[in-house]
Amino acid sequence: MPELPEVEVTARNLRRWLRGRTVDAVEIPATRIVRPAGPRALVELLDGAVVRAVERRGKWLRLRLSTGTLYSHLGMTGKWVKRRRQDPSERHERARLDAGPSSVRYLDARLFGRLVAAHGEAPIAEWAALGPDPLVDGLDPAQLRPSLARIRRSIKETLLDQRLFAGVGNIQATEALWRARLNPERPASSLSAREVGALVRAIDASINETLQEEEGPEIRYVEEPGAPNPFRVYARQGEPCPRDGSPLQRIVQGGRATVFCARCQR
DNA sequence: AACGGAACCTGAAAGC
DNA sequence: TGCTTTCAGGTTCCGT
Repeated sequence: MPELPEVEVTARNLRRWLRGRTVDAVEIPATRIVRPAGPRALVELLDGAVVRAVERRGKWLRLRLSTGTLYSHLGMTGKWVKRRRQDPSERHERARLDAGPSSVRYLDARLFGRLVAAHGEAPIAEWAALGPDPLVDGLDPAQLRPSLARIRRSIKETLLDQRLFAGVGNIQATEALWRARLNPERPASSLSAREVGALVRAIDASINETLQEEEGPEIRYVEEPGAPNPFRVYARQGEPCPRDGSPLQRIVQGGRATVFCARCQR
């Protein structure tokens, strides 16, 4: 269940595994994640392609190939992993690219991810619609404040808007609000300039700390059985707030869980 | 335009 | 034990 940090780690891994290499074998079964529908366009794009660059914006990956462009979104359960060429396909394997010594596999149990074949220079609509990315562009509080001022919904729900905070998801939103000491139910429009500044710094800090924790060849998402929870408050309802010790609350906003400290988040 | 809610999927854990 | 419910870090679409 990847957000910006997990997708960034994936981009770094794909760069190491594939950049400068030629894809010499491709396996893509027909699933709903493939666009355009049917594996033909994707196989045609990838077979024999040289991987020139791997980029990330928000939760999207973009592989620039000698033949065109591959976009990848990991949805809730997608991950790219490296195997040996002789290793058998594994459970939920939805794509396989062999290049040099590497056999890179895309695994995705719930099929919420996307693999999109594109040609030409124009980015796909989903990529074009993304707002500023905290790592690629940096977030600008001065630019953000007037946008937030027009939004009546809660700041927590607003943080999930990819047109405003590309790459922020439910965990980073939860963590950033705790770091910034902001109550998740506050209307986005109610944040002062000072608070928007604190929020932006908190988003950057949380993303960077998560990146440090998760850097490595294979990420274990926190919802997987037995995976550690590296976060301060996410999924820690009932535990003491790391700052003031009062029990962390769990509420639901827009159908998504938020964990926060009712005492120190104002 | 903006918002809330359902839909799209699978699998693990918790509840009965 | 086994069946049912709940929940999960994603986006999109539809109705109001």
